[in-house]
Amino acid sequence: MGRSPCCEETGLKKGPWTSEEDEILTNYIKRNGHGSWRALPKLAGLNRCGKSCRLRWTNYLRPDIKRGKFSPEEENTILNLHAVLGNKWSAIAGHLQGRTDNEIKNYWNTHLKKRLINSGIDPVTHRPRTVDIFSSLPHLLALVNLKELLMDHQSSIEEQALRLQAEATAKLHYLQNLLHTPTPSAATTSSVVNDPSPSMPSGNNHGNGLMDIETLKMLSSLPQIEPLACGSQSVFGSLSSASNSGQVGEDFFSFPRLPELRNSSSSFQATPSRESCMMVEDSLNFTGWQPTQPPKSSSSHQLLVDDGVSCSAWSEILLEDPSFSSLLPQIP
DNA sequence: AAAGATCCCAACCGCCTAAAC
DNA sequence: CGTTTAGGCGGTTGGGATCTT
Repeated sequence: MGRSPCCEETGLKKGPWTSEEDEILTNYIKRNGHGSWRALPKLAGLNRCGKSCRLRWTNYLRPDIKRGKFSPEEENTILNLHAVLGNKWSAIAGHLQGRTDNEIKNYWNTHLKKRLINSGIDPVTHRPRTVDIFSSLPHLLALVNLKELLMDHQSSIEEQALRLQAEATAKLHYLQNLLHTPTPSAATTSSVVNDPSPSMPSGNNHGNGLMDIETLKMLSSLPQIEPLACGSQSVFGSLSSASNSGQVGEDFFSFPRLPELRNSSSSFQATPSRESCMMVEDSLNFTGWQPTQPPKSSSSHQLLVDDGVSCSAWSEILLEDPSFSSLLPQIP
């Protein structure tokens, strides 16, 4: 079976259209309509295949085509529709008067897709790019390890152990409370797409069940953390600057569990950025992160995720921020 | 100013689907 | 009911335009 190619006839012209060909095609369609595209070239006197004529007409010559830059409203429409429809360019084009599917597809591939990627958003899922989130974890954790190392010089090991044990216990309570506190809108991190899952199951904070397996795979593939690996560069700074290069991301995220921390004053030198909040938010939602054992000492006051990756950084960062702590339920 | 790199978009290619035969 | 065909769609590409070094 199989169908013969549209342009099987040899000798038919390919490539860019000349203005003369455009004129012939336009005049013919204006007089007669396009009718059968296959028959059109011969009737109009063009040495092209019908498919080529159809594409030229629908993508370029049609009189109702809007030319020029996409407006912000059009961009938003494309982004919103793409989040719902995916690469259904013709369906998206149906909502944009005068724009062709080809034009929208091109604009997506050359502008919008890149912008989303630069903002840390997966252009396919329209969610924060989980791979990036977890690949930055080692740096994040190394930063906290550095902080702890510096702090450890200020008191004895025993005092540290006792202090950290108390802190860790409190943090575990906080985080367990957090993990088991139902939040009405926590199932989505995107304000654009309605999450297909209507609500988070009680006691299960996997915001997207489909992502769990993949997330755990990624977690288990993370390299072991090397102390002081991140050097002098602020992880938060680099994340923020990366995100700030795109404007779209700002409108895309909501943090149902987290406050806006960017402008808050914090005792922590590197104030958690919106991006780090995003990381924690997603991590809490997607990893099924649970403490594996009660803390015993300074070296074990870490929450563990299956392969032993430390998650203490998240609790450190969040709990040192007053505006975050104020959100948490008071422990007895 | 020139060469190389990157961007952009019109056009092509191949697959799918529904209608016609 | 199976086969063929036209139209439509999404992915990809070629080459001109623009930018960078």
